[in-house]
Amino acid sequence: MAQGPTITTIAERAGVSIASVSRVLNGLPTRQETVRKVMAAAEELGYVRNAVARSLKSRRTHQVAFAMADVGNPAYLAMLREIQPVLKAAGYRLVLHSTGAVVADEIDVLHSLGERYVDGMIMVPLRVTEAHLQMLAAARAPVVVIGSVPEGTPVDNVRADSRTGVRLAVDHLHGLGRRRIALVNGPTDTVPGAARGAAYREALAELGLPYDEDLVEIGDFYRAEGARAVAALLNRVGDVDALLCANDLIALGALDVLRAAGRRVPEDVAVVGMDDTDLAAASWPSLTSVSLGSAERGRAAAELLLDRLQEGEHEPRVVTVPPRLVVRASTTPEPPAVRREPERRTGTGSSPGTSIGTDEETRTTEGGGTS
Amino acid sequence: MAQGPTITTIAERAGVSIASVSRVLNGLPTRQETVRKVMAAAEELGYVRNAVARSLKSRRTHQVAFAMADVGNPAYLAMLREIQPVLKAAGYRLVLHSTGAVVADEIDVLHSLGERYVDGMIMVPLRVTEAHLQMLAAARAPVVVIGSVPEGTPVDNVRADSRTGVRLAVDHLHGLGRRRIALVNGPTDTVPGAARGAAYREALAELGLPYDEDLVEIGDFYRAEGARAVAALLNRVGDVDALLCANDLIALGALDVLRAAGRRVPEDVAVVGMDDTDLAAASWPSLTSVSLGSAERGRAAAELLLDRLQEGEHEPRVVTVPPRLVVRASTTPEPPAVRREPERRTGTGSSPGTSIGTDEETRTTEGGGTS
DNA sequence: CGAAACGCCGTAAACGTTTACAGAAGCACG
DNA sequence: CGTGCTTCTGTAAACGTTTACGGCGTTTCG
Repeated sequence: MAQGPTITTIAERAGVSIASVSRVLNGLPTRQETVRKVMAAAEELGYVRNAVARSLKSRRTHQVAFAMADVGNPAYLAMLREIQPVLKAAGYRLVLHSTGAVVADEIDVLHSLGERYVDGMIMVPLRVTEAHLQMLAAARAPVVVIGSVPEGTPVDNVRADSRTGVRLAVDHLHGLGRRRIALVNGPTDTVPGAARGAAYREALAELGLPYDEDLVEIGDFYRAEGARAVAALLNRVGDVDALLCANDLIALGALDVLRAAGRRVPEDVAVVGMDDTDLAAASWPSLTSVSLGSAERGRAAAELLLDRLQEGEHEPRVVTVPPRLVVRASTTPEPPAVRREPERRTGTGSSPGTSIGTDEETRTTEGGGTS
Repeated sequence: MAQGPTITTIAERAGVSIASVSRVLNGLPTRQETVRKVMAAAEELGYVRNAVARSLKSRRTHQVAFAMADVGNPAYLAMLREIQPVLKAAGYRLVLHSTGAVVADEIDVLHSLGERYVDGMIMVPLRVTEAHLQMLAAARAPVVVIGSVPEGTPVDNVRADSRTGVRLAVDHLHGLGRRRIALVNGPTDTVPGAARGAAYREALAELGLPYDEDLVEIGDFYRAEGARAVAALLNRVGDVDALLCANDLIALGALDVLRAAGRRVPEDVAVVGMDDTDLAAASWPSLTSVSLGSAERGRAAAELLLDRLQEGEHEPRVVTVPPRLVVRASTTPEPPAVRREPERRTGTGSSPGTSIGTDEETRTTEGGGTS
C-alpha cells in the first residue's frame, strides 16, 4: 500500500507543470510532445486519479444514495435492481442505506445529505412525518421520493397506485364469486398499510359489499406474523373465502396456515398477495399478486434523479406507475402448467402469469408544485 | 440549493478563526466561551461538515465497496444483508457494485480502487483470472475476497466449503436409498460451477457409486435454464431418482418440470438445491438445500475488512465457513406441518428445517500466506 | 515586579485536483 | 527587427477541511 503517485509525481517525472498534466489527463488541447511525455509517465507510475480531490474541486461526487428500510425486502430489492444499472450507465456509483424500520434513521440519512458525499438521493420512506417534510424542504441535494408526498413538497415523486391495485384484486375475487373477502394488513401507521386499508374499504363499497371489521386483521409485513394474523382471522370467522394480503410475505404465511388447517387453495380460500415478488412465482400454489410496479418505480426514480442532476432546476415532477394484477394458481382453480416465458438474465426469474392491467399502460406524468 | 455554509462562514459569524471552529467541532480543548459562540453560529447556519473535504485531508472516506455479479441473486443478497449492518455500525457507508457476469467489469472495479473513493472492498468474483490476481496484488486498498483465491495472494479470503456441502447432500440422498443421483450444474468455468462439479464426482466415488456422465447436465444458474436442463436430463435418462441442483433457482426450475411431467417429489424424484435461499423455504414442496453459509460469509468478510482497516498490516487471513444441509419436504416424504420458528425481523423469513451440520459449528481461522 | 509556564487562539500549510490568468515561445508579416 | 497573433505552458488560487507552530495574554511563583 505505498503512497500512490499524484499529479505532482507525474509532473516531476515528465518535467512539466501539474497544470499540463491535468490538461493532458482531461484531454484539453496540448502539444503532442507534452502529451506523450505525460502519458508515458502516468503509465509507468500506474497513476489513477484521486476521486476525492476531484470531487472537492468539481463539487460533484458522482455518487447517488438509495435509502429504504430493508434490502432484504423483495419490493425494495426490485427497485434496487433497476436503479443500479441506470445509475451505472450514467457514471454514478450507488451508496446503499438500509435504515431499518426506524424513522429516526431516515431523518439521519436525509441530514447526512448535507455532508455532500452524494450528488442526490432516492428514498423510500416507510412513514412520512413532519420531520421528513422539513428535511426534504431543506435538503441540500436533490431527492426523489418513492411513495406519496404531499402536494407542494419540493421533490420529485414516484407513486404507486395501490388504490387501483387493491381494487383490481378485490374485483378479481368478486368476479370469482367470492363474497367474504378478508384483508390481512400491515401496520396502518405506515404509508403502504394505511393506503391499502383505505383502498380495501373503498373497493368493497364500490361493489356494494359490506365492510365487516371482523374481516380485517393487522400484523406486520413478514411471514411469521402474517401466519399468526391469518390463524387469528380463521379462528374468529369461519366463512372466509378469500384473503387479500398486504404483501407476498404475509400471503406465504397465509398459505402455510391454510395448508395446516386443511383448507384448499384456491378451492376453499383464494389468496392474493401484493408486490408480485419472486416469491409469488416460486411458491406453491403460485401466488396471484398485485404488482405495484416496484421495478418500474425504481427505474422512474433513477431517471427523474438523473434528469435533475443534469438539467438542474425545474418544478417538481410526479410520476404514477399503474398496478397490474398477475393471476396465478392461488385464485384460479386451473393453474397453467409449466410456463416457458422469456426471462431476464439478470433476475431471479418470475412468472408473469396472466396480466390484467389498467388501460393506461404507459406511466403518467403530471406537472405539479410551484413554478 | 443555496451554497451551504462552510467552516469559514461560521468563523466569520462567530468572530473566531477557522482553526477554532474546527477544534470546537472536533471536540478539542477550547475555552468555554468560544465553544458557545461557535456552536451557536453553527446551529443558526445549519452547518453540516463536508465529507469530501474531510476525506481529502484525512485520507479516509469511511466508505467500503461490495462488488458481486448480481444483487438480485439471493446468495449475494444474503451476504449484503449481513455486510450492511456490520459496516454501518462501524461508521462506514456501503457502495454497491453489481458487475454483471462480465469479467472485465470486475477488473474495472478493482482498478477503480485506485481512485480511493473507498477505504476497502469486499468482492465476490465469479471467476478468478490471472488479471484478477494481478490487480489484487497491486490493489491500493485492502480487499477481502469471498470465494477461494490461490495461496499467497495478498488478500483476506473467506471460503465456502462446497466440497463438504455437496458431500452432505449426496450422502443424504444415498441414505434415503437413492442411487441414480443426477447433477444439474451451472457453467463449469465459474468458481462455483467447477467446485460443485468436482465435488459431485468425489462424493459419488466415496460412496462407491459409478460416475455416469449422462447424469450430469449443464446450464446456467437461473430458473428457466434450470428447467430446460432438467427436461433434457429426464429425456435422456428415465430412471433418475434424485436431482442435486447447483443452486436453488435451478431446483425451482426442476420442480416446475417434474410437476409438469407428473413425477412426484420426493416420492419419485428427490430434489436438493444449494445456497438455502428464501426461495427454498417458500417453494412447495419446500426445498431441501445445502446452505453454504452466505450470510456467515458476508459477516466474516465484513469483519475481516474492518479488522484490517483498523489494525492495518498483518498477514492475510483465511476463514472457511462450514456448510449445513437443511432438510425439507423435497427429499423427505413426510414434510413437517406448519412450523412456527423464530424469525429475524429484518429478513424475509426462511424455515431452518432440520439442520445437519458438520461437527465444527464455529468457523475456522487458519493463518496463511507470507509474513 | 519580572520571568517562566500555561492555556487559547490565529496563521498558514497541506491533502490532490481544476482552472483563470498571464507569460513565453514561435511564427508571419510589414 | 519590431509588432501582433497564436499556441502552449507555468504560476497560483481555489475547493473545505485538519493541524503544526508560534504568539499573545494571563496566571503563578520566586
